[in-house]
Amino acid sequence: MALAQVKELPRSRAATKELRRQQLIDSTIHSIAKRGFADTTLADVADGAGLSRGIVNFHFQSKDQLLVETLQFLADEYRDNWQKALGKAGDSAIERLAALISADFEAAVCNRKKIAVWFAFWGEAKSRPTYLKLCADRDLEYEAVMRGICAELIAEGPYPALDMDGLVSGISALTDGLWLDVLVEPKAFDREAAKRTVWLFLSGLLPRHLGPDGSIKTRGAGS
Amino acid sequence: MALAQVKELPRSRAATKELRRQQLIDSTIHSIAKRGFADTTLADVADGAGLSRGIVNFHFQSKDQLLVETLQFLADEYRDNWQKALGKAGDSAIERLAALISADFEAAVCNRKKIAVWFAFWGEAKSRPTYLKLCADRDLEYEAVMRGICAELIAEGPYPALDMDGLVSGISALTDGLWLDVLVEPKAFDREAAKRTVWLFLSGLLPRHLGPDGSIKTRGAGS
Amino acid sequence: MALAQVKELPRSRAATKELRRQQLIDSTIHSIAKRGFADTTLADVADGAGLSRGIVNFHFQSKDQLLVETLQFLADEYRDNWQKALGKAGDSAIERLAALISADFEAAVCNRKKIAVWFAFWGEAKSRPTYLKLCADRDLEYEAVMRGICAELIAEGPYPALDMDGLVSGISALTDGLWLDVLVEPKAFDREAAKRTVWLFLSGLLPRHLGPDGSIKTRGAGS
Amino acid sequence: MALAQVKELPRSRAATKELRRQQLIDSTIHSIAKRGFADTTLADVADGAGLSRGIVNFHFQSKDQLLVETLQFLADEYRDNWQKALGKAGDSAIERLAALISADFEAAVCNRKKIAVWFAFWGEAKSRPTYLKLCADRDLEYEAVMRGICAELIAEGPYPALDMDGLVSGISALTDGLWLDVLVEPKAFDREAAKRTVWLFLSGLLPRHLGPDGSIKTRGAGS
DNA sequence: AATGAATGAGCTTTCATTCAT
DNA sequence: GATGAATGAAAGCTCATTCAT
Repeated sequence: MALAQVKELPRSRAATKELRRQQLIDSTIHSIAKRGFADTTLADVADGAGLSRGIVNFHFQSKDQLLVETLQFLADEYRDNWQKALGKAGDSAIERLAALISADFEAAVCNRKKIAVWFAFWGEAKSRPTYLKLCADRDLEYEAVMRGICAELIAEGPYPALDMDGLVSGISALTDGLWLDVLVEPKAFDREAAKRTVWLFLSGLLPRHLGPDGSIKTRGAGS
Repeated sequence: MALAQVKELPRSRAATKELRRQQLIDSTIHSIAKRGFADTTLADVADGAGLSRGIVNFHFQSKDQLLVETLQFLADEYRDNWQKALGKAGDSAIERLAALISADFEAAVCNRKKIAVWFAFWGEAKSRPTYLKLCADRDLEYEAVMRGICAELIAEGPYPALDMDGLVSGISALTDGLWLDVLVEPKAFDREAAKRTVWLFLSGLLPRHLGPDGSIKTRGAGS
Repeated sequence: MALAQVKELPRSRAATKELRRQQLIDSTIHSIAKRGFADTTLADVADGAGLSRGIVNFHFQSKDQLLVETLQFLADEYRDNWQKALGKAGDSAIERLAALISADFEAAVCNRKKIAVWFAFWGEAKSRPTYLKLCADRDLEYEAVMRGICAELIAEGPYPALDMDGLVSGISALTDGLWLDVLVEPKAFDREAAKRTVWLFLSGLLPRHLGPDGSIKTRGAGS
Repeated sequence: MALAQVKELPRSRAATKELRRQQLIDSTIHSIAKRGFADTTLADVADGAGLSRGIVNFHFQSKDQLLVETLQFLADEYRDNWQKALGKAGDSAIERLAALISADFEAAVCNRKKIAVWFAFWGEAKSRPTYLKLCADRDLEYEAVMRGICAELIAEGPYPALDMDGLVSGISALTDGLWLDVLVEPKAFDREAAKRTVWLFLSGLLPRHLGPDGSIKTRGAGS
């Protein structure tokens, strides 16, 4: 009831405009996940949002612009998710790593709908420079933070022989690759098993920080 | 002149037909890589093959059918590639693993054009059951072989604590995830570095078979 | 300050309304000249007037109505222009003729912007009876006056063989035809040369009133 | 019956293509005359030609292109008409002038439908450089020929005081201006009267060649 | 077997018009 | 009075598909 009331509350024009844009972006994500990128029409998006046909061009000028802003929204949401997880994490490098990896498999970003849309954009990326840029930026920011964490871990270990670049790109690859399973084998996919797989591979490389079961070793215990 | 004659040689109808179909599939892959899945039209495909407009419907009945057969071709080519590598590999499990992983990064299958097309199909997969089935089958066959190899490795190690499912899905995820880099960061991508990354992660889990530098340990040494 | 005050002065509702309507008609003329009739949208008109989108329908009910009133304004302005010229002219027929012809080439009505709009309406006239009526009325009124003047000139000459209808329609045709040059060859067009051309053609028909150089012969000289 | 048979005759593909293009241009002229430039849609054009909706984009790529080629056709037809008339005319300058002027009022080019289309294009000319160019070129070619004729007439007269530029631009203006009457006052317009009007104005300037009734004076008679 | 003109459904986009604020 | 978000009809255009040649 309170919710319904909010809906009826008079809002400022600016607020309404932003609301409409978000409605349309949500509807776009929904449609791409349901129908695919190639089969998503503006009519689908408008219908999905319960609005009229001309609405998208009114708020986004063109279909292209809507798609770009949808990808931007997705990238922002992804970044916000891991940044928030990082904010809540403990100070140690291994705890921050755990937070980052865990964030990638949270239901908010790691669900079949969202991942279907990510792959849709990756699929179009090569032929659309704008998408490519947005996707590359997403990765860059993530990997910069990951690189800092890995540098700390290597120093702490110490793991003098461990190649940091390989470590960083391998972690990213593992999560991205496991995301594909959400898409292709949705029934078999298990969020916890996926996280365990990442920990398994990391435990071999960071034995001073992780047990083979993914357990985090407290610092002093190593001596 | 001999060449020209070959061109003019009357071939069997079936052979010509198969030739045309392959021409069109090649042109489809080329176009998807260049223009993206959504922007690939039958006119593009026909033009790319230097053939007339109506040709695709003539040989494949519909655009959908062309796309399905293109994906099928890609999956066959991928399978043939790793199977051939397996055939040439030594008998030991670790050598067969090395062959499989190496195959995934061979230029024949791991190049920006082909990978762009794979992602294009993955992007559409969720909304098209036929694509999903083909993609899932590709993975199933690969992972069945991989599972056999990993079982051997675990027994050989022995690595009694090593989770085989995690190992198998992690290996697949690593290669798929590294493929994304070919698409998104083509300049930074380095085939050899990618392979080393996989070996790095495996060396932590299979210390009896692999050195941290990716070197394969000979069997006798273990005793 | 006085000016600013005038701007801020509360005017009567009717005055404001009339002001807005004129602003919109001016903007319409401006847009038709710039973009053409077919490409002039109400958004263009509103933007050009610095007003909001819905404003035209508010003041004119429909786009059609705005266009009709714009044409009406143009016709009124044209008529006012030659009538004012006539008012200032001497009493003799030849002086009134000179005033009329001169009026047609005054900068107020004979400039590329206004003429572009006239031709735009003439171009649509056949298919829109309302425009046709307004255009025909403009000509009728002008030609009625012209007919009176020509009758006097023929009597004065006297030029018993001169066909009055041909004379009148020829004069109109000459000015309209020369207007087309403003549109099509704006660089070559020369207001004074155009007027001389009209006089040149008239001098052949009205030798008792005009020298071949366009000079007006005083009355007494004829006797 | 013979006609029907012709229709059924197998023609070459190239011929069919040209036929279709002409059909569509004819239908475009018809529609602009009937509905006006602004209200002519591709659906109207296709329907008018009894063909399907997509046909115009197939043969002309875009609506713009169709309109440009329609104007081009009109300009070509106009030029062909006066050139053919010139070809049939006698050798003397006055006969060639008579042929040119007569051509401008022939039913083939001087009818309400065609003239409505000319004015439609003139109306859009200012805002579309391509139209402007085509219209200017039409005039240029015509006036170049007219200039040659007038030079001869002036020399023959001789009319040493006669301004050739004024004469040429005046003749063009007279015919263009009289065309407007076809549009605005179709009932009152009389092809013969219009021609007489041009002759009337010319007779005053070329007394050695023309009688006031438009009669051409034979050469010898001048002496 | 192959061509390419033709079709027509469906797309994105534009825009006159409406109306709550 | 005036605004501008929203509507929805209609436009131009694309393109898979058909089919006579």
